[in-house]
Amino acid sequence: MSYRDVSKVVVKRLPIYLRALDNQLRNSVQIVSSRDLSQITGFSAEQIRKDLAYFGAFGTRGTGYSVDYLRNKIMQIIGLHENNRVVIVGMGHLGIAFARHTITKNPYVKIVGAFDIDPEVVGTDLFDQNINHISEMKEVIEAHKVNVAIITVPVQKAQAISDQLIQYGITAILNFTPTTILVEEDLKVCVHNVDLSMELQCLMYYGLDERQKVSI
Amino acid sequence: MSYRDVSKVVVKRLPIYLRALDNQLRNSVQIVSSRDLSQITGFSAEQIRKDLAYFGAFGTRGTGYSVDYLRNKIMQIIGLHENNRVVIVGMGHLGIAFARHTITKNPYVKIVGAFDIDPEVVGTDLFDQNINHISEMKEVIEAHKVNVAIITVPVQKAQAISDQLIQYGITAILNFTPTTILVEEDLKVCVHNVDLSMELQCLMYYGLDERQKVSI
DNA sequence: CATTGTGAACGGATTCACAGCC
DNA sequence: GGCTGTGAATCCGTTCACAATG
Repeated sequence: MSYRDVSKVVVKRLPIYLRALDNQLRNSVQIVSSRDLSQITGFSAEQIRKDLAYFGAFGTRGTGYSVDYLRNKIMQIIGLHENNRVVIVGMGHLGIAFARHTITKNPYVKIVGAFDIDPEVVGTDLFDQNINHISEMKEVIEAHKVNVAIITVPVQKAQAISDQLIQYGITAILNFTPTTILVEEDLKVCVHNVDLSMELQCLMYYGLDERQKVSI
Repeated sequence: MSYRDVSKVVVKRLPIYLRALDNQLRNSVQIVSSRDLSQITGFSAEQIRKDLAYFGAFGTRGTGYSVDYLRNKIMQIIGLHENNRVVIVGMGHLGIAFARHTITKNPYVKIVGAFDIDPEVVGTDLFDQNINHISEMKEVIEAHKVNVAIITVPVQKAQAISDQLIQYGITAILNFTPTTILVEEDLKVCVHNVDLSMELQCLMYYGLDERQKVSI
């Protein structure tokens, strides 16, 4: 079975396992059992074992998993062993927040380009690099062979920017604008939409107190 | 059957239906069929009908759904008909981005408190209100009977802030820090964790070019 | 006749239970 | 004894098929 056959729900849990392992490593824990990971993540131990087993047998029976080894394996599976290069388009608060977080907390992803259209913003410093005008996207993407882009632009611009990015060679887009980015099927581009206001709406449903939730 | 018994996957789709309906309304579309919604959202028509049916029979056989009526119903189900009040804790770039987006794009949620600990930030203006020091959280939450909080604080502070919030009466937390907020079972607090770097990691898996391209 | 609403069938994801191994 | 890895059993979400209805 190849990676492509593993279901999305499993893939979505991998970063959660990775974070748990990072935390254990930080606490100098060397071995974890699936039960330990279960307590940290909230997923059942069987599920964790089964998820990992899709990609190989990484544990030791009777003992557990080596934190360091398993962490490396998961990074490899996700693709964080690569020198991953991304660009980020739209340097409003969300773009800056995301960039800063990525630069300071995620050493396995390198932001090689940050773009905006606002003259007030273009040229300002983002850590050790400048924010460029979006007219320079093509050059940067091609020069660095970037295939992942994050877009945090105004919603009206999202589709046009995405079309450009795809034309320049981007094959994966993390879209934070509240719209669904449409992509031609045959281009085989992966789009992941994250709509922050939907996350809040979803929570609202559960946030209403018990009385308002009674039967219909 | 109570709303609480409806599964999470169904609830997560409601905001997506709502956004689709909003867009239709903006285009002056008055009636949609489940098939129309299917094409917009990508979910199957049967699934959409079944999802809606958990909450009632909102359509007309042979015709479809009134966009306006269905939209109102879904807002009611999610709880957006209320004068929802939320507080947001942590006024870094992410907090400001989220607050701005909520204030300008989401008229059904009102931010009644924005808090930070940094003296540089406290007292500055966030649209038409001030950012307050977190020592004032209790007062604001109790005065406005707030039950939903958004936290965008540094990860080390997340658990302590959450504990405080819960003590003050918060029953739903949208957590943007890269940690799992732990809550005592019997408190019946709903926590929704959104980790932005996980979203990127998840995309990386599919972004590697030898793998299949999908919509996550 | 078109479309909703829904029990039944199906299939994928989770849990169970235990064999295999340290 | 303890824990992993995994087939079998179960659960749950999706799809199917169609009766109900404007």
